[in-house]
Amino acid sequence: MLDIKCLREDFEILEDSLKNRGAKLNFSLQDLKDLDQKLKNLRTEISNLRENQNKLSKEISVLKRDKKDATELVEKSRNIGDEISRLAENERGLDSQFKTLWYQLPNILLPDVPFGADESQNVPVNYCGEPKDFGFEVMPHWDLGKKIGLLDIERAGKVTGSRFSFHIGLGARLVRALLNFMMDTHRTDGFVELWPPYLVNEASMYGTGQLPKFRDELFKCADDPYFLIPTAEVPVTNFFRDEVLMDASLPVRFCAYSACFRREAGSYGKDVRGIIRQHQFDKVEMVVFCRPEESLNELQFITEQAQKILKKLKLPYRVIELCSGDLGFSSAKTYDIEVYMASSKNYREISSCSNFTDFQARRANIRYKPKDGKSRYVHTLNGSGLAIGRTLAAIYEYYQDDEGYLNVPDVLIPYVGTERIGLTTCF
RNA sequence: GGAGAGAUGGCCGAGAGGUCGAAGGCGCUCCCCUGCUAAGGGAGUAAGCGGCUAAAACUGCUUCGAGGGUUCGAAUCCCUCUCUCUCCGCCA
Repeated sequence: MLDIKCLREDFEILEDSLKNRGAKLNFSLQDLKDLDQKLKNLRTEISNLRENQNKLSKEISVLKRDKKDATELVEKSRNIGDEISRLAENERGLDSQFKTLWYQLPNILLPDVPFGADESQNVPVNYCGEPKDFGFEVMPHWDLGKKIGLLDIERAGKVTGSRFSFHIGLGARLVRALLNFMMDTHRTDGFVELWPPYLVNEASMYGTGQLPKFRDELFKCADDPYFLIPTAEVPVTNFFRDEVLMDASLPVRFCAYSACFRREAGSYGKDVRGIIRQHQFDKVEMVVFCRPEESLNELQFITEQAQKILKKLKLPYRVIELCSGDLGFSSAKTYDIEVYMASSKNYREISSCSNFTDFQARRANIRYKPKDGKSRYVHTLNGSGLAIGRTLAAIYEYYQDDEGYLNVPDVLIPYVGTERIGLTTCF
């Protein structure tokens, strides 16, 4: 949610930001501004009437106490009450109208976000690691995984449905290794570990902006008012919902592993093979709460932190800055990190690090109290650190050798307990 | 799932239709007193939105878990919901 001041005082900035995003609205900003003014006038009117009524009430109470007749004043107050009810009903209608529109506005872009229409105009800002030359045909991860018995997508299809998977034996061990390796890395660098609930209520989904816009993407419980989380961002950001944080505690940096659940509605043709796009996947997420003046640096920090994982795993990757037209709804600025996939020789998103400025904080009502002065909204940021399934897929492809074995990245060997994986289980 | 209790300011806790935004305490801030030990005295201390200001001061409205209702008037009465706690049952 945006600051209402954007509409009242920084109208041009808001207009520009929407234009650069290529946001298509089914209403005009000017109408929204007029609506706001109308509401404001109405509220002033109501507040004046209430003032009169409150005064009358006091007079009535004095009269009653003195055992004097108050019927005339009571009658007057009743009339004002009726008038207020009428106006208040009107106000409720306009207010819900306004809110419906207001919640549809995406966050204001930070000024340095590159202009562009869509993802084709995203800007690569950093390439790291030269993809090696294999000298043989690299197997896609799903082929290798199946061949050496680490991955079973068919049976997951039987047990659940499409876009699910089993990891078996050392495959399962690798998942656990990645999870622990990532969490250990972040913890060592000062992030506080959080182990969150995977089901959250509707208020939390509104708090981080999944609702109302992305309802189609969420799994909902049939008999309980809960949703499966699409990312740990939701429970972790909502950890501080409706709270005022102490200045001294900022910045707060959390890391959390969670399973993530997404319906992936409308992506039927995409990534049907392998484990790149699943309804359930594992992810380690970083979430930061900071003072407004810190958020630019924090975005750099978590982007570096995510890259650190890939560097340690010695996987080639690139960092791209999302252009104005490709930026997510709540984000003011986003870096995506894309890992090199050796079989298809392209880069796939493995992390997305965003600065939400005060957009989520306003929605989720998360504030802090500066040393002196009134409480303000914090800035929130988050970034994957990293998507475990996609990291695993990248490893399957980048670490296979010409004998069809999978080599374990050095940093994972202590976690996996072996250096090289061939066919070890067979069901 | 069954039975009961509760939800009030940063925290504890009174309040039971009318000068209640809310006693008292703790905590915190400022001031005073005293050199002798974690003391004493005084003052202040919620948030949101609006008006007026250069900015304050000032001022209006709203807020006592959420929503609705009764009433001239609701923290107080009624209804619905949510959450918390205790006991029983079930259970990883």
